Amino acid sequence: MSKSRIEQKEQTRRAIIDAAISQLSEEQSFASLSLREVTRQAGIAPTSFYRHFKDMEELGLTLVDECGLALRQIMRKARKQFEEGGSVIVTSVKIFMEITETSPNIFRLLFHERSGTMRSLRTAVDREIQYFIVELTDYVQTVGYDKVSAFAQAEAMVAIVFNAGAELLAAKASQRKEIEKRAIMQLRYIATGAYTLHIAKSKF
Amino acid sequence: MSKSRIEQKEQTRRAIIDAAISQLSEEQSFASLSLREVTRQAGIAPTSFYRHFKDMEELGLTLVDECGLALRQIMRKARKQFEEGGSVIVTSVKIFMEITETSPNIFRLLFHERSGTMRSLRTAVDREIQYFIVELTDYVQTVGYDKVSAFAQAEAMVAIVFNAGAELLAAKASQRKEIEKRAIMQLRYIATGAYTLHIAKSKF
DNA sequence: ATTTTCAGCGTACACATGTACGCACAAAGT
DNA sequence: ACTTTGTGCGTACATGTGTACGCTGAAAAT
Repeated sequence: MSKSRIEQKEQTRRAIIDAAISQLSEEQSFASLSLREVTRQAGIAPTSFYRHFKDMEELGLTLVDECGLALRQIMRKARKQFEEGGSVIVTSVKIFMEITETSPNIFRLLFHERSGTMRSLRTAVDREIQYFIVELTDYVQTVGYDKVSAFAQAEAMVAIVFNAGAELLAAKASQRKEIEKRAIMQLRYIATGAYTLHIAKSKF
Repeated sequence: MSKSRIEQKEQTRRAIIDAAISQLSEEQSFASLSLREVTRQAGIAPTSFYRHFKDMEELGLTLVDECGLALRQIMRKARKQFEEGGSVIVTSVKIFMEITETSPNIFRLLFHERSGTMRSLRTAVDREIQYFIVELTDYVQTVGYDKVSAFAQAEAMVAIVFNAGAELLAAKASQRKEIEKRAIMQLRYIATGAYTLHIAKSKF
């Protein structure tokens, strides 16, 4: 039952990653984590950190990747759900709510580092967000909108959802339902607004 | 031409504040500023800092207040402008663009610390943003919407505008016009969407 | 069986940070 | 003229940081 070397290495790598994620909180962004504290919690010596990552920045990128991956998997689930007849808006929002409740730190990382101090992290987070926007843009285009309009809608919707997510992180349980309803309302505004303007435009 | 004591004190207080603001940048949020660096740039000894602020947190709150004030003054200007017949949406967006170009650090502070690590700063920033939302909500209500709907519209619009502002901070000059146009488009979606749904609802 | 590889450790160093303490000295108050 | 007040300074310290360096011991390769 002994560990092979690569198994062992992967294990402490995970320990580092998990330690870092677990140290994220309302009052601690990734940028404010210290190598020493992370390794302390991971149960290794500070200098051992370098056996796995070049520096904290590389760890950060790994975390963003990981969170992005988790998020995308969840969105895939959402897509299945509304391909079976659910409302795009309602299911998307509900899924998002689920994340912020289940594993807030995944979302926190994205939200904090989007406006964080490390450029590489910002662009990495941005890439993850763009992924959603592009995907949503494609979907909207298939419904008959031109590219520019579709992108504007998609971007606006993602902004709304992220805004709601941020509110959720700070909100008490009693406010959750209200935030969710409002977000849905706001997305509907965008959808029907785009539709109305689209119709009006094609009259000429 | 000598300085009275209170004049002198106010002057170095300003030096501290200005130093802090000037040190904000893409890669330096307020939370990552150090007392020593601020005082260094302000031209005083580190320990003299305490003659003016209890700690960095108090400085931060002062900065947020100051930025909020500046922002509100600008918005007053915007209101005058559209009371004389301009479109609410277009003028608001244009004014906002103006800030992010003229003094990006004002906006940066709000944007960074909204998701920053110091609770007191977050709530202070939130209060400033709420100020806009409430004001916009009032306006929308006067046009005939109920409170809930008005608030949803206002919040969505502010989210859109802030999102655009954030994009602007990172964008090149060539992209500015495009971002501005898109933001206006998105706000129109919300406005006409809310209108359409409002009409539809009152048919019954 | 011998050698190579390499994750992890301990020590050590240079550096930056916040801040406690007491002094100086000019303005304000008496 | 004398005292009080308070801004600003210099020194000093404890603490936390990233990381360079060399060693150990076990797994992997030979």
